[in-house]
Amino acid sequence: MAGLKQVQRQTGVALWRQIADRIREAIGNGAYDETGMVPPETVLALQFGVNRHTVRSALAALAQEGIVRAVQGRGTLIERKERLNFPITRRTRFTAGIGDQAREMRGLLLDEAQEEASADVARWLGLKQGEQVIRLETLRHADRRPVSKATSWFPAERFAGIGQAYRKHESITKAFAELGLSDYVRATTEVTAAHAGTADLADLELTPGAILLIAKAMNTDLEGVPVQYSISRFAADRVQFTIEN
Amino acid sequence: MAGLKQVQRQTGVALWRQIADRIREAIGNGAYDETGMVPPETVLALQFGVNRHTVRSALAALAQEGIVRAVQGRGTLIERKERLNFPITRRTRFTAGIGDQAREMRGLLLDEAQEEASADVARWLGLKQGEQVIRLETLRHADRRPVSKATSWFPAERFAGIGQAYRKHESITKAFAELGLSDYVRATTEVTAAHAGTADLADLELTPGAILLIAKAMNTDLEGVPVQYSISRFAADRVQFTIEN
DNA sequence: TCAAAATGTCTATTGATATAGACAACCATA
DNA sequence: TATGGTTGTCTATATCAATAGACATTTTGA
Repeated sequence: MAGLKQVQRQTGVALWRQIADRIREAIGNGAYDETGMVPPETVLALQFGVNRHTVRSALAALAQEGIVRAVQGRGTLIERKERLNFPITRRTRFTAGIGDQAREMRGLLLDEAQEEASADVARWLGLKQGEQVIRLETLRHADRRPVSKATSWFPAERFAGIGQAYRKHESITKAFAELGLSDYVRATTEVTAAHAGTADLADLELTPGAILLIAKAMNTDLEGVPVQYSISRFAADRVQFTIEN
Repeated sequence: MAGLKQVQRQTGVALWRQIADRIREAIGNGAYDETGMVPPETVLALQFGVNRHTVRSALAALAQEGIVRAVQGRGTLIERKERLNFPITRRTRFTAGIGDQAREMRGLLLDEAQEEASADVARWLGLKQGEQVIRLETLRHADRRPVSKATSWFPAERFAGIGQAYRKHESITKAFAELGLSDYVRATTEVTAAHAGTADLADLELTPGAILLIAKAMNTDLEGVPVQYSISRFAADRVQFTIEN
């Protein structure tokens, strides 16, 4: 785990961004926990094999994100350091799963629409293509930090009014309960990773080049009938998934 | 899903690289399956809101990766298009899991060492810190394309010689069998995502800025005794994980 | 055979990225 | 209070990234 010269030139990714990403990761891994500070700029410059100014650009970007704060004469202090654990099980629920790791959970409804099911959505929900579905765009916060953005589809007939219910309870589980579905289970989850698009970048307060963990999930009621299909995008440097078998 | 102007300026990531990443992703999602070709450079330039030369830089990078091939007068043909599905279940096995999606599977042993268990490794394997463990560095290919690189630890006493066994069978499952462990199960898996470091970049034949899906996994024997702890790094644009509950 | 459509090549210009060096300003502590 | 270690600011220079325009070359199909 030597971390020397882990940056490459002429790749289309600026050195300062590569270095910013590595430092952010190192902070998340607790590499600088003893001091609570990032190593001095001159040391980092030596480690990465770049000029001190390049390191300063990287640190400036991290300061912009609110992750570090530079204090003249002292050093660069670590302001924030977190990685939420998100368990994926048969009983996966966003609010309950994260809830005990954060003081305050919020769920914001960004958009709501009724539309015809695309081929993909229809397949996951066990509907015919073109049948009516309700789509919700939701943004979930933990302690005022955006954690994930999700697009969810529900069979329109069975879950009419789920948008209002979500806006009221800020939770899918509670919205389901209000509509008479007291329990449901996670059937399948597909996990991929990708770079964030502009819309997600803005809502999740990320910087370009940031990574998303993407979970495509399908929930069913206790009879195995699909009730929700969702595509959730998580800020990869803020969460990890745990799968217990 | 309009893909307009999904690139940003002055972010430390060159436009041509952002565009290359998006086109690679679109190819992986089957967006251009009808024609088997990428749209013309002028069309892409218009879509992304950049100059044609910038698009050409992006396509040149993809050609370098062997994903597309430009033919003067005709267009830019898609050469390769793949995303392996990797199921994560109680019976997760790399070779068997990927095996039916590729013709040829290889497992290369890059490095082998006996060492003292770190705090992290000891915790996962249920050992005391400092107890002897065997570490294997493996690189796995599907149809001659590198798919993942893994670091695995095993209790040294119980699995002496697992390196040799792996080199012979190119499979952890078969190596276990040779050492008298006929069956094992996946206990837990943790999934994260991060940018690739230089060593992984080289071995996985990735370009800098590329994303890794990282799975930290613990396997036990049928009595629940830990037999393996591994950290696998997958090229995110070549695989997806599926969790069936 | 010709024209349209596509990629290939060249020149020129502008702004972002990275290096280099020097020095100022500030903090902690001996 | 003096000193060493740290961040902040400035100037200068070279290379990479992106735009712009013009034209050549190749393929396809009318």
